[in-house]
Amino acid sequence: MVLTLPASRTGNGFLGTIGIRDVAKAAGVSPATVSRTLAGRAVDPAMRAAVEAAVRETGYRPNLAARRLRSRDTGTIGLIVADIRNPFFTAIARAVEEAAYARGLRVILCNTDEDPARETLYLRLMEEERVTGVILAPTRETPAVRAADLAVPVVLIDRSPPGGDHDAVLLDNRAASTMLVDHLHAQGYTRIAGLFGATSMTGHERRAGYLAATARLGLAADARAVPHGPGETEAVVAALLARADPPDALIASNGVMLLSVIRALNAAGAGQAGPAIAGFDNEPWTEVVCGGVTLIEQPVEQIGGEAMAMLLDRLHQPDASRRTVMLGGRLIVRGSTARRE
Amino acid sequence: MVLTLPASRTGNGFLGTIGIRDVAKAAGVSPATVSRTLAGRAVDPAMRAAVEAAVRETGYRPNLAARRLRSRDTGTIGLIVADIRNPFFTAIARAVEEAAYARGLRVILCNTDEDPARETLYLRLMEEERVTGVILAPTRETPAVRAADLAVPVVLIDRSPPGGDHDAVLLDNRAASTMLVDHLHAQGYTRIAGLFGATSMTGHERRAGYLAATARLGLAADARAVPHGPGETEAVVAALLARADPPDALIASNGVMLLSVIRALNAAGAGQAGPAIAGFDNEPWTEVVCGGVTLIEQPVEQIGGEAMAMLLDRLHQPDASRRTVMLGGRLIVRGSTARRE
DNA sequence: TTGAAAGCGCTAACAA
DNA sequence: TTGTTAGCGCTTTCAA
Repeated sequence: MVLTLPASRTGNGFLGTIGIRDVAKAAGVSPATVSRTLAGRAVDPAMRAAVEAAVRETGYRPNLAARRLRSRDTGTIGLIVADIRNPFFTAIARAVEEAAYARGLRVILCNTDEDPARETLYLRLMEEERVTGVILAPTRETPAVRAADLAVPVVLIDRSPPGGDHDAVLLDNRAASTMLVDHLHAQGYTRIAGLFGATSMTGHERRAGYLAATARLGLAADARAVPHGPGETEAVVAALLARADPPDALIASNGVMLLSVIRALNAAGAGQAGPAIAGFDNEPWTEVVCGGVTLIEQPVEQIGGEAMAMLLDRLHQPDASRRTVMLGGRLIVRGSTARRE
Repeated sequence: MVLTLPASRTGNGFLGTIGIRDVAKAAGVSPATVSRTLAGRAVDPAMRAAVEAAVRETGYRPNLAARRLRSRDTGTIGLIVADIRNPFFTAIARAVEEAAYARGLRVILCNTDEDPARETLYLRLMEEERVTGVILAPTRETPAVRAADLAVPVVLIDRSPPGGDHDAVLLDNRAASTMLVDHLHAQGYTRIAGLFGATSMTGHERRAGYLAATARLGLAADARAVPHGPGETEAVVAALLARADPPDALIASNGVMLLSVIRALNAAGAGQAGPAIAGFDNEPWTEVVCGGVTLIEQPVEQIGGEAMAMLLDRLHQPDASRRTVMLGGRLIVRGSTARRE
């Protein structure tokens, strides 16, 4: 096939951009047929072959903006996470992208860095992008925009404001805390203290599970609310160690806090004799410190997959009642909570 | 202002979508004036106020696809990383997004998971998105597409294929390795072994720096090429420890490998008496293991910022000769390489 | 099944 | 400065 590109063209952009009209001309068919071929719809085999050859020879790249504008379908979902440097959210991002990819959807990833203003900004942006739906891990603070007020369907993950009416996929935080307390108790620990995020719903629920479990077991509870910020966790740990009757076990309610707890214990010189440690989020490094840290692993793949499924359900049934899916965590027992003599 | 939305409209999408024409009508101006107002161009203050009020009352959201199609400017750059779960790339992503944000640009983040096929796919997608430019951390294997063949400007980061003609921002890998070897030698270590990625350019260069430094110091070199894959690093560490004259110091050539080395040493029961450890990438956990791991911190912010700046330079001067910027790493000394008695 | 024609929502060119 | 008009590149009618 001989390809002759016009030296100058009207009606299809400036020189150098190849459009669907050029492909059509090269293949000797109409633009509509090229479009149908690319969309995988029924086209005469001979024509299809000609179009495919022309696409190859021209190096044609469809303009997605034009396609989206006309077809009114972006084939894109938005994923807004609170902290991209937190490995939990990175893992979520990968899981969501995988699930989207399997359905032929693309993902726009946004990072709010726990800033409600950026959350509002990105939700707005998602509307302007006309995304099919949004999966949102809200910031710790109550978001400025109610998800239900948006023009696009939203599924919340990880955190869910109380009393809200939305689709959400959450860890069963109470049950997870309970597992940790029960495990520590079974290992012979009795003075179990807990550090929980002061501002997030997740922190509240993990704390509630801790309080319920310690009460049921007749243990003294010491639940500390830790504000977000550098050095806060370390200060709380120092205060706990300074107690007249210091704890023999510590629970940290997320991966970031867990690392801070360990840093604080190191700084305090608490070695083998220091308290047992348990936490959340199975990050790779947790295997190599303190003889391995006992923790709750979140089912990240499932959370991503389930959130995607819920989003698609919502698209098909906009008026179905909203629902919350709770997934269970997995207790991974390692050396940090070994029985002591 | 009284807002009357037409019960049905022609020429501006289906019922329920608010377009620029609706806003214009509500404000009593032309669509062009609305457009100019939103773009921040010169508009009569009274009209501007009317438009802003109309935007607020209608809940208008500009359609970005339409805007991009018409203006031929997506205001978007693509960032393609090799492994989103690697904290180095997460940090890069955040730095790039920050730099883009400061310039009013958006970022599309793509993750190839070290798969050259996905890299090709995403580069193609970036062309179809008509992004302004791409920042690419190539996969370990030689990529299927030469960056120079693409329709969009590309800046490489972290890794750069040999002999290629492209813009790139790289760590001075040879110098970084040299710093580690010199430091270990100064601390009294003499049998320094190194583990280097077998397939990436980065691994090769860090290895070259290691070999040059050990040769200069008159030390015996033992550089192992470690294939990518689970358990590979652990196997190499085991082999090193089984040497007749086992190394007294180990260098791991990236953050992921560093963690594997530590895991392997733990498994081998090498405690205080085990080899000194040094590595790359200042991840948060490195502070709390082995008394703190001595390592080279990469200037992540700078890499992101410099890559963005190069991209914009390239846009303004498409024909300027391509250049490579090398940034220096910072040696952070911690307990893992303390002098031993 | 194919082609001609219309138009997605917006901005840029032009004229006033 | 403002409004009118045209058209970005594509898909989707509609008629053949």
